[in-house]
Amino acid sequence: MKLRAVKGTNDRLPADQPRWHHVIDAAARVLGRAGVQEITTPVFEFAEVFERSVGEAADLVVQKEMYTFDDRGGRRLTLRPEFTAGVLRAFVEHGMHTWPSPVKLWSHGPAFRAENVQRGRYRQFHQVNLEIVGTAAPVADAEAIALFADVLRALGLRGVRVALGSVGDPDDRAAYNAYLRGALEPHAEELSETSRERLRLNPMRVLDAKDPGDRALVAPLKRPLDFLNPASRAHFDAVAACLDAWGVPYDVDPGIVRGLDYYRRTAFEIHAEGIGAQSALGGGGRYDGLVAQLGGPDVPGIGWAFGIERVLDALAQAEVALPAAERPLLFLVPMDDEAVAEAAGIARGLRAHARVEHAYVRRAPGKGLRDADRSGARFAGLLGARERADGVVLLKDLASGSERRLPLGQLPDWILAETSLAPATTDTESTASDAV
RNA sequence: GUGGAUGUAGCUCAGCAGGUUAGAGCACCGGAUUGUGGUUCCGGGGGUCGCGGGUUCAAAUCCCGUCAUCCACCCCA
Repeated sequence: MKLRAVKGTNDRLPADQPRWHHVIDAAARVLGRAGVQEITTPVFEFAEVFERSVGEAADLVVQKEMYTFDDRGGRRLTLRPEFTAGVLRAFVEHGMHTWPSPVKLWSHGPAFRAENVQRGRYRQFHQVNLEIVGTAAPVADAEAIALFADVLRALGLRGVRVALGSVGDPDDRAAYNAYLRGALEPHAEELSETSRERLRLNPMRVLDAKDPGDRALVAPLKRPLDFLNPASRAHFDAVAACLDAWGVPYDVDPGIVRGLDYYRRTAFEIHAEGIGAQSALGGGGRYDGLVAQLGGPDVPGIGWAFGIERVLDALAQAEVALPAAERPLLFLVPMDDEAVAEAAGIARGLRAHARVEHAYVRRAPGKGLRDADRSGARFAGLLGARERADGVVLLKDLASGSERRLPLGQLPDWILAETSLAPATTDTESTASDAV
């Protein structure tokens, strides 16, 4: 059998790395300046961590999509299908409720779901995640949403839509679910099988139905936002007021619902167009009560996550320019056997200041210059018998073709001068013209 | 789990009313060029035509099955 990557998993090749780092770096910068600290939790946890977080209504649909297995010690483990449960487990385990409140944590890394693959949906995918734990203040909700928008803007992504809604408090949800049952059960025969099942397990999710008949039945009905108690309503209004005041654009979506039980009040999603059926870049919401559900103190929290693959897809679709790979400043070419180790040694000595590469075998100047050219280097440094006799390197500017013989001892200063003139990370076109 | 499309070189694809030795472009290696790159020219390596079976004198080509990939349904934390 030919070896291949497992279905739904992907290699991230060298050419993919700059744009990937572009996303992580933007998140680190934007979130870091807001005082959000990075946390890294394990890729797998005891299955119970996720099972406890998920709730009853969702366990049927959700657990079958989790990668759960027994290890050799008989422990039942699950590859994380999301970040929140693991981060909150760490919050509890390390007593973070005693830290200055609120505790703001972000993470990034892979997550796993045993779903069928399509565009924007993979079995191993990657997320950037934010949690703000320890405050129920609506300003925290607004800040979380604003930070989400800020990260996307820092990436250069425009034209995404923030949809803001509220699923209310538990009693609001209970009231709304009862209302939906009352309204829809008389028409149960007309509903799709899926929606009938949802009506039984988690009625609000009938709002997510795609079946035209279901949608027609649901269209005239009230939305979760219409069922908020005064406190929930005030919370929602306060969040919206903050976003208005800060100039963060959003659309109110009264019909946003959640598949998981732990969400309270604020729920939001961000969608992008042109990236296929899986248009949600990410979403989040408030989860007061979840920390307690995981065995910790009863502290409130709010969080979000976005899918890195989907954001990159959206960036590509929007034709946003992304950083190119770093190119070498200098490529050293040994032109006789004696120069091979010499070139490698010189390169080592210069790497404190710049990216310097070299050929690993003796190269004729023609081949060596071709190697240098293909490496993307701005300069080639030829080393042969004549150079050795004079203690110099023959430096060639690959863009202009001009050459000079530079004493080896002056290479470090030359490197410093060059690196101060042009940053090491620029795209190909601009560097080619700058390099003259 | 369901449906559609697609599987030919590392990549993008042509070839497919069955017919000799399976092609192109790009990429890679070498030469023209034993001290000067990019351009150009010449040459080369690289293929179980996804896999299995069937039809046929003959299958990359037709038929059946199977696997994989993509897109969509489903599901969505």
